[in-house]
Amino acid sequence: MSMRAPRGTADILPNEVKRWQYVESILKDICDRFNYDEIRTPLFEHTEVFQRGVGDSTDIVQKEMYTFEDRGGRSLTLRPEGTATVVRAFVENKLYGSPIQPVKLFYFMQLFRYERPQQGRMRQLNQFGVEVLGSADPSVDAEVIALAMTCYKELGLSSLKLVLNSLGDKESRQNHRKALVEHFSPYKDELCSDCQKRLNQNPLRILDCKTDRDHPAMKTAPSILDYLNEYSEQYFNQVKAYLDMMEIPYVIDQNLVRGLDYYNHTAFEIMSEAEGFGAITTLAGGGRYNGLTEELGGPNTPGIGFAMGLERLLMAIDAENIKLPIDSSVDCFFIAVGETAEKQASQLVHKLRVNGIQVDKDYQGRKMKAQFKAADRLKAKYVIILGDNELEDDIVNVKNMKTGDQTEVPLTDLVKTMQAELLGGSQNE
RNA sequence: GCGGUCGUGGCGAAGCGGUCAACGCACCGGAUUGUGGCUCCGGCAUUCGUGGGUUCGAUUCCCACCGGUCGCCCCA
Repeated sequence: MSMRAPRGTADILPNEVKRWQYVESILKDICDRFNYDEIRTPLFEHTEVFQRGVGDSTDIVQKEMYTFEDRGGRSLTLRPEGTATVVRAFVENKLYGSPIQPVKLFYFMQLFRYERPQQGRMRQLNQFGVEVLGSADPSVDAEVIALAMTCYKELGLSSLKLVLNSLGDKESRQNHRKALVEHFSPYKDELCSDCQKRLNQNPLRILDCKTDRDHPAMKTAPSILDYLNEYSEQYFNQVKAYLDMMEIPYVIDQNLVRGLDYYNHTAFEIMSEAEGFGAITTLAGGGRYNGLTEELGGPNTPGIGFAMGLERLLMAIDAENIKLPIDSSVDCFFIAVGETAEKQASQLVHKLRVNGIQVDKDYQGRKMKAQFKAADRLKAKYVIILGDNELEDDIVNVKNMKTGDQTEVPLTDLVKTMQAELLGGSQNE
């Protein structure tokens, strides 16, 4: 096959789409209760938005962006990440001037990253995320985390781990950075090549390295938590206190460093602990990014958010064997036999449809038996039969597929009868 | 970007140099000329991922590429 979807992309077929729609409806409903409003931003941005917003030293910017030049010579990039585009929109549209503060936003986005695909990692991926701009109150941090956890909980997931850390403010980070460089410099030659680079660029990320995880210097490395200044420490304590009050369990991981440059203070990750989930266990990640608005040309506005991968969310639902309540049945299947009946069927089917009843029919002039099979396949609740016998008496036979009961219904009463049947049927179930 | 593994009909899966290919499921038709989920019979691969090569001959051997999958890096 030569015409294939590009590597790392996937078609989501109707059956699967039903699951997505269900999940999306739950997430939207939660956002509604938390009073977050949806924002939609362009699929691509000026490349600079991500270079400045996400950070030049990050893997995303260095090797994962789909960047292209348009016919006007502009460098554009398919968004690899949500926060930078949302913050750009926040600044550009001066939402910092909105009378309602903070600004609480959610989004569903398709993102693009040039990576080697594997399960739970696609080149085109879907994320649901949330951003709150305009408040530096620790209760907001806790609320955002609570929102994320609520999403998983209401979808029935339970094998989850919330990992929490604080990266501190600028001053704390600088002090910690200095300590890290001093600590690791003597061992530079023993560290992996990535970490040798990180030592200069972003020593914090050495802590997150899997290659050097067992190096003795790791254990004794200075923890950011020991370098938090008073404000940062208090802030972190308050976030934890709010989570405790909401009874949201978490574990502290001093080595949790998020991959993007813009994070400070609260950083968190939600992982799946379900058996057989695969190597990639991160379901969602987020944190605070005070200062990012300035980086993108706006006034200094505090912000915090998270994003969760929807592909991974669906995977986790499967891994925990959760059956989503998806109704794939059709209410009625109309069976017509004979030319006259088939012609009249189209008319009756349309009449039922415009009166709010879900109906499907055969389109291939098949025999009654085959039409019944089709009705079964569609899990039809009722079959409506119109043939020569019925035509003579101006009636139709309505068969309840579950009970097998069949009754004659005058054509003039069909809509009314079906409305009554279907209403009654749903009440019983 | 690196490494392992795999690529046969709509799906699952045999064949592993020599009649262009078992079997199962699904689907279509018939037995049963107006009633489904059972049974029986029949039908259903003119590119065996793509392109080269070896050979008298390749789905079967070799190479490259493409793709899936698992892992590494990193992340959602």
